[in-house]
Amino acid sequence: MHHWNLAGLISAFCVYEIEWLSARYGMRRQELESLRKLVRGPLRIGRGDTLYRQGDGAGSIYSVASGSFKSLTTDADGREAVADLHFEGDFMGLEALAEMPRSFTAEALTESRVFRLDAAELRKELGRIPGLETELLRLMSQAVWKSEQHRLLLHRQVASARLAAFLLYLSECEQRNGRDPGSLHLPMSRGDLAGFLGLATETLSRLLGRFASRNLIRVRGRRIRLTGLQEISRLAGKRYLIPVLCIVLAQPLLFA
Amino acid sequence: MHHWNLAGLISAFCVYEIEWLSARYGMRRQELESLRKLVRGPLRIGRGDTLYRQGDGAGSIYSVASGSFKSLTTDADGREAVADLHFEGDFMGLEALAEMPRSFTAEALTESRVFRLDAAELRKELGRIPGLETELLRLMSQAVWKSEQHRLLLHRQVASARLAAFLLYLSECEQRNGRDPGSLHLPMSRGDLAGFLGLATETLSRLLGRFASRNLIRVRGRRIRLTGLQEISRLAGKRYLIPVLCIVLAQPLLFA
DNA sequence: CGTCGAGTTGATCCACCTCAACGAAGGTGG
DNA sequence: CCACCTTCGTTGAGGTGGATCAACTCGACG
Repeated sequence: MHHWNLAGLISAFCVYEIEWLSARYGMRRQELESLRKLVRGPLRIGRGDTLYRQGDGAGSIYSVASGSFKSLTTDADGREAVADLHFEGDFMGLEALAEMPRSFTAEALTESRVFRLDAAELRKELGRIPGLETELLRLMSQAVWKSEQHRLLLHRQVASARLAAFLLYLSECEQRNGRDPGSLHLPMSRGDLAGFLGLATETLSRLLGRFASRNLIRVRGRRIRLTGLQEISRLAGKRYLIPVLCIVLAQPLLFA
Repeated sequence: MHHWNLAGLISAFCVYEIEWLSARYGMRRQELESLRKLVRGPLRIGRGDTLYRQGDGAGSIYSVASGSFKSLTTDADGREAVADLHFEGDFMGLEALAEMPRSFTAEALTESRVFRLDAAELRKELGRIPGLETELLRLMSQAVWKSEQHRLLLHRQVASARLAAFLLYLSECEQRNGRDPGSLHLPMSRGDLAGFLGLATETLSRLLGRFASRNLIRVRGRRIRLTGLQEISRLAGKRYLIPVLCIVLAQPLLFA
């Protein structure tokens, strides 16, 4: 069948004509039209703004057009736990498809733009657009897998391996987008990153310092230059999890 | 809309007539018939047997009719990590719906029976049976949420809280099935349970001992009697995660 | 200038892992 | 029947990774 990816297709609507996409992906123009009609946005979301909150009734799913988000839960004592990070091309809030309330709060880490798709409308199109259903199920399967891998990373790997894996993950994302894979920009605070990696901020900070003193990285604020990729890979372990995840899951955007 | 649950319905086919189910749930007889035709089994699975293995091509999803399973991944050094446990009414292998290879290996912890549903056939029925699609999406959303909650439990809670939460979870399951909520039978070895709780077996063993010496539980092999439910709840924390999960997710089986 | 949040660094402590030995239960073959 | 093995579970001793508490720096911003 035609194998396309939804996030890429959505962004492509902003750039390409239906005509061109139709020819390129062998989809009917009408299918593309009705899909495009579902897409709202891109909407601008300010840094620190929440897209939705845990427990909200859910009506839409979102695709990150640019920027970055975290999804988090708040536990009994009010501390927040970062469940996931979302970058360009990632979907958020898929539980809306199942008419479930939001499981997490989604907050923008940086100035961002998102596409919004109304869940009810999307469900109506499921049967009409071939491959759409599979694509959505694929996205949800990935979410499960990603979550599991995240858990395994957090609890089988020591702190340095977690950081190394994360750096490699970011590096691969840069490479995928045609930028310098050795030059990273962390879109989030130390606190958020530590939360995602399941560490205390102090531990993360120390770790960055130790990496720097071993000449694996050079740190200036949120800008990180990778200078010991070889060694970082070794630290992350042969099967460093997040990068694998990145390779397997992240199909390049249509126009990347 | 008609709100039914797939696992319950599948088991109900063994017990009730289409006629009765149709009247009870307001579904068309034809829909029920075609749904029933999808169901293979129950198939007997022996203790220790694997239903499928990580990386396998996936063609079916499974629903646990009786018994219990674990899903696990094997990491580079060959150690296995228990990703999830599955009891009566749980689905396994949902990634098959997305035509993805198996993310995990599923192994029976006890003598079990499962229903098998062919993914391709099921997908064909998606558009025809109202609510089926939503139900499957719901199951996948739950899987994501469950996995996140599991991760949070493992990271933010100390060992005793994890064990307490798990005991309460089992207790609620017993209650839900109309049995004595104070009398539990662990279907898995200490090693498997420790893996699921993210602990070393020794730690789990010590913890059980400590619980017993504080008269919270009484242990005889895999049989556990809860004698300090109050205190166990306190240990698990106000928002003990897994039980919440149980309450929210587990709709009683149709004929329970 | 003072204030505030983000980030770093230092000192301390403990929950849990690891290694190791041992006991109990069940299966197998002589 | 006993001797042997394996698997499962318990218990002890010791080491450590990273959390926690606390102080301090730095830049941004009013």
